[in-house]
Amino acid sequence: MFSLSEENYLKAIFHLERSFPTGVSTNALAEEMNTKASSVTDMVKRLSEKKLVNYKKYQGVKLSKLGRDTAVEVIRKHRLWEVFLVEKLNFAWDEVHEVAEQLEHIKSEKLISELDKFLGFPKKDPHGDPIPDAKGNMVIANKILLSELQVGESGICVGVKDSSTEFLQYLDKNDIALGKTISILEKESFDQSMLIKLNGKELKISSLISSNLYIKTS
Amino acid sequence: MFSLSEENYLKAIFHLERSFPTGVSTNALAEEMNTKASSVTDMVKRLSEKKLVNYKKYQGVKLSKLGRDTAVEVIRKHRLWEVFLVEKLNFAWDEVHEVAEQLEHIKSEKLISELDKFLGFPKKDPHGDPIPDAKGNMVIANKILLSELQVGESGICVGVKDSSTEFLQYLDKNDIALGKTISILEKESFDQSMLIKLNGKELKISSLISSNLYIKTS
DNA sequence: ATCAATTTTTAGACTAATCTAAATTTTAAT
DNA sequence: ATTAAAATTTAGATTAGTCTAAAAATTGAT
Ligand SMILES: [Mn+2]
Ligand SMILES: [Mn+2]
Ligand SMILES: [Mn+2]
Ligand SMILES: [Mn+2]
Repeated sequence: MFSLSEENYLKAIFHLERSFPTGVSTNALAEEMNTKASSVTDMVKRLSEKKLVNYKKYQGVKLSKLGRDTAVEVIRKHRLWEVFLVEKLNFAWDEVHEVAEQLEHIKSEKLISELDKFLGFPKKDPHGDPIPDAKGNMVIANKILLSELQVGESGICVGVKDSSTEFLQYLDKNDIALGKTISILEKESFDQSMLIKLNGKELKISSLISSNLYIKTS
Repeated sequence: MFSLSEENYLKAIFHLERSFPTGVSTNALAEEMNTKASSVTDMVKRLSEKKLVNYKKYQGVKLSKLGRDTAVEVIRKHRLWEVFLVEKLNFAWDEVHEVAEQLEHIKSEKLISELDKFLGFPKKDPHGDPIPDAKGNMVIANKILLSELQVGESGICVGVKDSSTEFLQYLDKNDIALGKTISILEKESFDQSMLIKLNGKELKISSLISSNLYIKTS
């Protein structure tokens, strides 16, 4: 159907549309794709020819219905494979992304529907991100960043915003994991660092940490 | 490491080397790869530059140690994925090849070693072909073609030479499966067709069938 | 040994995806 | 409203992998 490169661009545009609701800029897309603006312009033209995006010169790019559906399907595959790697093949949550980047491009309807069934139709990937179902619907969880909580409040850790190896390994090292309860004991107004309670212990975390952890408040 | 195309060429050369021990011809490779002889010449030059094959103009091509090791690794991945698809994802043995052609190119050592473990270190793929281990060693089974059996002899079906959907579905339709015992009741010398006993019933098969079924004699 | 058929290689062209450098358009500050 | 900076697009080149058509080498039949 579509090439690996095309699928990766669609995914990137999909993710950037949250921050660029009026149209994803060429530079933002170049940054996300680790490529040059001129390459983006070329590709965006091709995507436009294929009716995957709406594009007008100098005005940024938006996904069409077809483009969005395709992006969501790729994201579905990515996240299902991540679950498979963690649940069945003993991968840690910081090891799955690179492999899933490859597996997400395998073309086979039966493969993905059977994988979904095999995994028990999971709703979340190992990083807490929602997995679209076969129709492309996904649950948007009501989660907020830990950094938005006030002193005295608490909630359950349900996802990560940054899913880089470095961040995930930091969380592992400090026994922060999805499903755990975190309470805010103190908040330093100068640098937004926090003292939290976790696993019965107190832990000091910087704002870089608290602004990349999703919490569900009860 | 190597591109998808390069890996596919290496695999094709590996398989053709049985029939062309003195060097795989350009035309044979073109036929196997469904491409043109001129494209093969181009690619073979590139493979040669990368030390994957030994090539001299007009003299055919042979795998180097590196080329052979790479080919075997791709074959290992292909066959492990086929087992996964059949054993875990409810694929029929005639449905796996196309998907395995894609999956065999995923790059991740951990993925394949964990998959191997997850599947219980299988020795054979769903078509009876041997699966190389992590070091590239594979068991060469002592199997012969059904067509080589004489009247009165019998053996167990252990593999297929042709693993096309068409042939595999013919076998399914006639309840011929790996592990079953087949005895030769009659052999027609004119067209080499056979009357065999299978599942307690008699069945007439053409030489096209008997020359594509591997048998292990006891 | 010659020569025609077959096989293989070369030459030149094409596409997808990328790059650098230059040109153009937009933006936002004065 | 000008104009400098920033963003974007265009022009031209490159690489992998493919193709067609033509040239060259090999093979095999007489
Ligand atoms: Mn991921
Ligand atoms: Mn990808
Ligand atoms: Mn196969
Ligand atoms: Mn392949």
